[in-house]
Amino acid sequence: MLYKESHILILNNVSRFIDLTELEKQKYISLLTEINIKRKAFLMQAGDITSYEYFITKGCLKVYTLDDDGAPHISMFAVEDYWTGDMASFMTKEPTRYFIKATEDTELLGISRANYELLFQEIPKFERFYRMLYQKSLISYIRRSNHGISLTAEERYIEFKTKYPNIVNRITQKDLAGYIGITPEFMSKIITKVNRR
Amino acid sequence: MLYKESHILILNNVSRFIDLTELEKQKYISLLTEINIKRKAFLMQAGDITSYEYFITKGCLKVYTLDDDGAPHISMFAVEDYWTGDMASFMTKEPTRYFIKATEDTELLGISRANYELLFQEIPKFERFYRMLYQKSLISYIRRSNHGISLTAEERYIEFKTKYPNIVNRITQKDLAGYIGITPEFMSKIITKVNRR
DNA sequence: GAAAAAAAATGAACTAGTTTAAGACTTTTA
DNA sequence: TAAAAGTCTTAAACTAGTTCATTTTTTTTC
Repeated sequence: MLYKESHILILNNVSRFIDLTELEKQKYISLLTEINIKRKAFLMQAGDITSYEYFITKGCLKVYTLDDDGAPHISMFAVEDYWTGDMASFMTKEPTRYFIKATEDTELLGISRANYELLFQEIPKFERFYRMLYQKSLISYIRRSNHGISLTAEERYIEFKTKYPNIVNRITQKDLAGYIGITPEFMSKIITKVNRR
Repeated sequence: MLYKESHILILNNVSRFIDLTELEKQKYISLLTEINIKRKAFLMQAGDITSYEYFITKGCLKVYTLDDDGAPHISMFAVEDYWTGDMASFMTKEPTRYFIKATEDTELLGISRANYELLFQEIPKFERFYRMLYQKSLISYIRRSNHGISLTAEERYIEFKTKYPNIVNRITQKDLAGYIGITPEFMSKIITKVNRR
């Protein structure tokens, strides 16, 4: 069977951890929903109860919260081949605190809560897939939350630039500041300083 | 069958997410190793390749790294009913960067890498257990790493105290400073200030 | 392609948190 | 139970990062 590009991308992602038969692949794809959103559109906003988890096949999103002063704190940028969403709201059906906004026209594959549960029944191997996916994410979150606290803003900037060279030039300096955890003004100073070297 | 207290604790922990038959319970317990360490002893040190993941049945541990200046950064305190270890080293067999040190005499149940793999073969339900355990941890790490960056040290202290009242009086102020991400001196100032209110 | 809106740069005054140093208090060890 | 080691407190000088205000540059929109 011939698959669309977006389906090939997600099947490759899944095949990092589990092997699927042709039939299972087709079943899996039948449980996914295609979603397209325009630049500046929201995939979710604080207060929403999200019913989907998403896989990005094209484009770029920023995931952020607003603090009490209304300042944005960006928790991740997500591009092609990334998973995103608000797992807390997805699992508990409580309203999310997150905004997820497209910074480019974006194409996604979504799995609904109902289909997510169905998936485990129909293809139990997916318990293993998600176990390994979450394990891997957890490792990088632990590393990040531990690392972040011990570095200066300049070091965090250099690290981000080195680790995600493909993302750094797709986002604004202001959003990067929101991710690094500093003001746009200070971000500007750091970039000027680092580039002068 | 009659179980030890420590086994009851871990079986209760597991039963949050999956139901085990009597036979499965016994099989599971047979895959665990009992470990006891004294206060100030290390469960692991940077450079070790860890072959176990741990569940704490009694006592208290601190998990930390040392930065380039030799200053400790504490990533978690773990007490009874908590899981701990270095999953990155456990999975990849690379040397850990973590120190895990007992702050009280501590009793643990460990699962070795070999038995962890065996567990999934023998009782596939455990894929689901770990999927849900990691999912839950991931939710709280994401929340923490997002939240931490937007609060002042004083706010982070108050939050910790409110969220973990049972841990706060089992650890030193210095270690708490290492967790909050500030110097012990500044921690002292904050505590004086907060208590004066 | 002009006007409007948003992002980036720059600088001066400010603040949260660090550093260093020294003394008081507590806990551990022999 | 005395000595040693570690923890906590206080204070003064310092620095990384913020805030506010203004100008320049880039991007978006119609």
